Amino acid sequence: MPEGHTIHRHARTQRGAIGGQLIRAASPQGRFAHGAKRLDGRVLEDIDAHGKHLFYRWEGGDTLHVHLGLFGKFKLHRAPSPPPPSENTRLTMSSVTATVYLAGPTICELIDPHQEEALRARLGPDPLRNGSRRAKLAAFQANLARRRIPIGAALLDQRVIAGIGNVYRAEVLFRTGIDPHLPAAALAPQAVERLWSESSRQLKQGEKAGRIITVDLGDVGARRRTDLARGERLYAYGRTGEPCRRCGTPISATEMANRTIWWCSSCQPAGAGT
DNA sequence: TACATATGATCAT
DNA sequence: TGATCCTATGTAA
Repeated sequence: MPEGHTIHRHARTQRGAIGGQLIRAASPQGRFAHGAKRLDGRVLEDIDAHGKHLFYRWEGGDTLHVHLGLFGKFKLHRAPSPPPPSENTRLTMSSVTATVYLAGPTICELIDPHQEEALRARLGPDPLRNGSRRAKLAAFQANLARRRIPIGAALLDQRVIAGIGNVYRAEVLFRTGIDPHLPAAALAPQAVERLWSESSRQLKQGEKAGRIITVDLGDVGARRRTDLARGERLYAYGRTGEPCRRCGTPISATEMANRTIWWCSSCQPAGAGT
């Protein structure tokens, strides 16, 4: 389930588990044997996340760049001695007290600071990164103003805003009442600000909770989050034809930027957001 | 056993 | 726009 909130959470927990320590690295599966050999026995100085990208900084200057893609997974094992790694583990990183397993990533590579900078330059502002809200909002706004694509497509473009995926794009548009089809450049400044604030709030909440829950409890008749049944956590994503939790209108679905997007045609009527 | 699908992204055309 | 890569899981055959 890798949208930005998951990646930042991995960065945080892994930093606590193996950050600052001497690491034994290996590639049981073999596809990263060369890189693992290069990192083995070195100190992992820090782990940093930007959008859906992870950067592991090693003593001596190398950076390990990881992107989970759709299928990549981490496992964290907190124990002095790691269990035997499974065949499809691309990379293991073990400190004295914990082991991080990585399987199925789209990207697992060593890069130098120059490459990292180039990569970073292509990413839009990330609501989960430190920095001035004003500056990030301004960047988001400028990025949107340049696009001719619908806002629903722009939110998936990591150069516009980093960290939003297919679940959050549907959910933040629902929560801000914006029509996904609206051209990105046509959004009113207040709509852009609402969108940024909402993205920021939802991503932070997701990072903390470790999962995506965007519904207000009142809309699903729950008192506590722990009361939520599966399938009650979201307003729009994956709910084709089901009644909107706010107004009862059947949720619509269409293709946008090669993925399905869902929205409520009453809560997000055509043109809403201008 | 095969196929469809999934919270991602890039590259070729 | 379509093909491709990454992997696991659920459903159909």
